[in-house]
Amino acid sequence: MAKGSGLSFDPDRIGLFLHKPTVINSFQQENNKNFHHLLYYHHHKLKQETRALMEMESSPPTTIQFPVNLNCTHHDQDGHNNSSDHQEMDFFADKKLDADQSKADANTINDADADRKDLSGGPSELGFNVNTGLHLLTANTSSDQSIVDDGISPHSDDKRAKSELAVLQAELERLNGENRRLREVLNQVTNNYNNLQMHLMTVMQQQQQQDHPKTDNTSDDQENEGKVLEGINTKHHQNGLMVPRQFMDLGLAGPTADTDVASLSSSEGRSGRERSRSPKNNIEASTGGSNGREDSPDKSSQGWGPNKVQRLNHPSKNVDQATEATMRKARVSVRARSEAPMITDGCQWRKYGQKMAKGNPCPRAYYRCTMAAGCPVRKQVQRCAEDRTILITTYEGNHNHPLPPAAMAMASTTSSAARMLLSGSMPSADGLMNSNFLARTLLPCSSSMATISASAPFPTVTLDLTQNPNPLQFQRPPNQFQLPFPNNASQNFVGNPAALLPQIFGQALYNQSKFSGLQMSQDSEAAAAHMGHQLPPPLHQGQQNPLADTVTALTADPNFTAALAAAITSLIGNSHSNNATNSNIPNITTTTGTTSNNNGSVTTSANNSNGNNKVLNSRFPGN
DNA sequence: CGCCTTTGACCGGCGC
DNA sequence: GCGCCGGTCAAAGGCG
Repeated sequence: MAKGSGLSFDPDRIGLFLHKPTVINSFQQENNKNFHHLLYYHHHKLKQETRALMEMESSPPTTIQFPVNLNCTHHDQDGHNNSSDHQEMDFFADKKLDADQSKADANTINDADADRKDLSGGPSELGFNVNTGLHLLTANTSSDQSIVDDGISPHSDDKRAKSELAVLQAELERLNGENRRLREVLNQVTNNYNNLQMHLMTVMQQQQQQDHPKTDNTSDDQENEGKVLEGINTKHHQNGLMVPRQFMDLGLAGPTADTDVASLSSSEGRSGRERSRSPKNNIEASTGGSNGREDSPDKSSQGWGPNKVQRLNHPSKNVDQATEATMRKARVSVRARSEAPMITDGCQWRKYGQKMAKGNPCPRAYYRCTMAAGCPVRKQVQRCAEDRTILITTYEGNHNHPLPPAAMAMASTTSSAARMLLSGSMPSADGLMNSNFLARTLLPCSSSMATISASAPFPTVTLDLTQNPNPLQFQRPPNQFQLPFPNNASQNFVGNPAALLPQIFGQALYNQSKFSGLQMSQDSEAAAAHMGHQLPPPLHQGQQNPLADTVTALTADPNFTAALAAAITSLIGNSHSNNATNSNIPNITTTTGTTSNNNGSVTTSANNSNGNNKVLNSRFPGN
């Protein structure tokens, strides 16, 4: 954590106040917001109820098996009672114990004696109690005891069991009917939820267009794409269900998606990345040694060399491999204004190279994650040629080791961004076009912040944190929107442009996921599951709206929001450093170290609020 | 001594 | 085929 100088933040605090799933924007009216929350609440409540009912329905029909098991018990009554049949009957455990105890007591007596005493009306209370189902039945509404004893009075107990069975079946039918009704309600609520979301996006876009008269092609594109959106929306209305968009390449679906998600998740599980790594790289990781030249033939599999593009385009590669390759070469570039030589993202980095890039007088530094041996994550740090106060940090890869909370935020940010990118930029020819389409259309509020580059050799998501995403949003009075932060720390964000970033990104990713097809839902679910957060269990086929569910869960994920917060923090830290006007942001300090980039040996707290301590950064290659 | 940065060399892809 | 370019390696040296 001490490694590196520059922007730093307190991820814990961020994680504390950014775990609400709310997706709100400044255009949203209070009523809409409340309705949104209401729908959200009922949506999940109905889901829970439906799920419970379905579990009752789909699970072993205990209410039906119940008398059957007891019949078995009856047949074994002569001392061969198999108690295992009762294990699922915890509901009647006490009674079962009573019956067993009675039987055990009865077994202590010779059965013939018991019957004889019973017939003779003798004082064998034990035998009488055991063999008399009436008493148990009157004492218990359940049928187990009656069936236990039906060996003595078979006719009455059979009838009783049948009546109980009929009652239970009727109850089951009633529950099924209720289940169906709940499903319908759930579908309706889900549709309303989705329609509201779509309508909200449309309104936002229209309002943005009103505020921004068309001046360039981008606006035209946005308008046209907005019409496309409306058309999509209409189609959804007609169908009554959310239909995944088909223009997106669905190549991510299937196990590959899981792989990617696993590698993308905040904890950066081993499976995803390591499966993409060659065995040699695995050996390298296990030995912890630095890879030498001998692994040059495999070098392309872990680096971000251009040869990976060729591999990707190789026709013999299946979708999984293509996805992995895409995943490897996907990059997330973060542009942030910083005087510091490197943004602090919580990871430990080791510089392994530096090159003078063409067209940029500032050298490009190459860093490798050193938090774990063999971690494939690398990043490039370079100052913008046009504005050298802008620091461009490009991440690639996914950590294959647990991350501290501080690193979790940025890793999740980049992973989420990469996921967002890959969900729409699979190897299909028009993937990047679609991504750009999405970047402008689906991110109407953040198109200036999140851009997807099609010209770059690798699919790259650029999070531009050097400018306000949409100044018009921030001109609105802060009381027009309610930030979802539950604690007082959120107050620090009120009126701060950066405060809307998580919502913007959340909204963007929400919409992105909506249009990226089913694989997004699977990915999100797996990702959230991998993050250790519980998602609602998947509903049965034919009645689910996985997109809305999983996206809601995704946006509700604390790690996800914390990841988004990392980007915000960079912006806040920068503004704090450069302008000294956001000093009300706690736990976000800008450090301008006097030492090397990332060993953290000496870090100076951000007392230089004007951020002009450029001398301290003299060691940065770009300076 | 271990970890880091520096830096020149090397490698592979790509365009001409 | 050649040169350019981006990316990487690894020896050398510095630092705590």
